[in-house]
Amino acid sequence: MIKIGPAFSDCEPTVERKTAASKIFDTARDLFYRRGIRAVGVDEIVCEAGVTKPSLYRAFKSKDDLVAACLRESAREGREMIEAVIDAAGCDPRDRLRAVVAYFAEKIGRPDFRGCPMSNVAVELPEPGHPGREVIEQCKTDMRGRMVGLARELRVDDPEALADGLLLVIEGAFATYHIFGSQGPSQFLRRTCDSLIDTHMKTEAWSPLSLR
Amino acid sequence: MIKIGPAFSDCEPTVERKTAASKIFDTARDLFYRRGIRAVGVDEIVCEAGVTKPSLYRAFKSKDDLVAACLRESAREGREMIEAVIDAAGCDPRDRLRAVVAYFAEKIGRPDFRGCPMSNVAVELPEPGHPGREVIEQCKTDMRGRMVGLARELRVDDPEALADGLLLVIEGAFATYHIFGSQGPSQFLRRTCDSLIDTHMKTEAWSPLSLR
DNA sequence: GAAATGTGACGGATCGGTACGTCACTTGTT
DNA sequence: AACAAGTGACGTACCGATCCGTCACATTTC
Repeated sequence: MIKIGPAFSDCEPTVERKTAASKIFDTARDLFYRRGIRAVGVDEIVCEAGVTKPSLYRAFKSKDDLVAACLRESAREGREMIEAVIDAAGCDPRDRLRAVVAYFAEKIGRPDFRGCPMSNVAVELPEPGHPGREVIEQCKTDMRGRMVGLARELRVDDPEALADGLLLVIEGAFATYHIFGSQGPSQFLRRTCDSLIDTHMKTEAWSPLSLR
Repeated sequence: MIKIGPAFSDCEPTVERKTAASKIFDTARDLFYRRGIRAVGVDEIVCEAGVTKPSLYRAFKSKDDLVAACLRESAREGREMIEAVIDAAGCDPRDRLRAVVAYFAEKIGRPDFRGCPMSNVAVELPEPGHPGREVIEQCKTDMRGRMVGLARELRVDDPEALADGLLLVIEGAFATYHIFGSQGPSQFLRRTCDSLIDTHMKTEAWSPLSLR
């Protein structure tokens, strides 16, 4: 609508110069995340984006296709953030693992947090054929592999058990957020992960104490 | 339709004598759990139940009301099961905690498992006003309180941290099931909880190792 | 003038929800 | 005993609204 940008320049204005497709994409991503896939209709998306429906269907084959595109972007963004966090954590494997956990803990504390965009949709779309599901499964599988890799660096006895254990706690923090908010069980995310890591590091052989 | 029951008796047949309301209720509970709230319409429910829509609206004020009723029943059932499991586990606090975890692990392994009926809906219905949400919040709050109570019996240093930590792992097992199935990280549910319990039991004061 | 976008209308399907008629059975009255 | 009125459960048919998706055509933008 209103153009904001360099008034005395012939180059394109930097603001409000987004293509209809990208406006739709950004708006959809926000609405899908905040309210869920099924709760948001295409009419609401185009209305909120300030564009029209044909523009949506010129850029995306269908609503499901738009959903999949949004999930792909969330996955890419998440992967990128995680890698940056790991890189910034230095070389110590324990620090790297703890940095990942701390990153998720920080995310959960943000005011606009509404759970994991992947896990949420996985609950909402159980149908195996949905184009969004493979994006989710790929993303989570990658994440799991990454965690196992980090756990291996730690040279613990059972890296898979540690990685999956940490994943359980992290996903649990996402899930309990929906009911208790960030001050519920999620507040123990870091402490619980630390405890798990330390236990695995101290365990030479698998503790027979825990086996009946 | 076909009455099955005592052929030479004037008393009412014992089978196929369910009221329309209860057929709707049972069908709705199953469909809602398997496919999600928003994915299931009232038409499908009454069709599957072999009844008609007015029968639904004579028994329930609205679809949301039916949803809340289904959730209430799931909550009641869950509470009952947990109490039975705890009772059957004897008096040792550690055994009681582990029995609860084992119960959830067993549930996750069942072929008809599709996540926690409460947590699933919590993701799907973020709107605060929905009549189903307070059922969910109450159920989860009760569960949390119960876990804290069990942790207190253990006389560990920080029962809330242990209880919430276990809840994180349990909810994480529910959540990861949606993506990885029962052979994913969920398979480490029991071992991870055992590790957590043992750590808390061995810790006299809170381990300074885990604090930066 | 070519590409991107908007306009307005429309399609069939499905959504949650309801007005109204039907039927079996019980109750009250004579 | 007979019949009318009432009761409760149920179904038929329909409502307006919204869903996702499409169309031909006008307008803007570069």
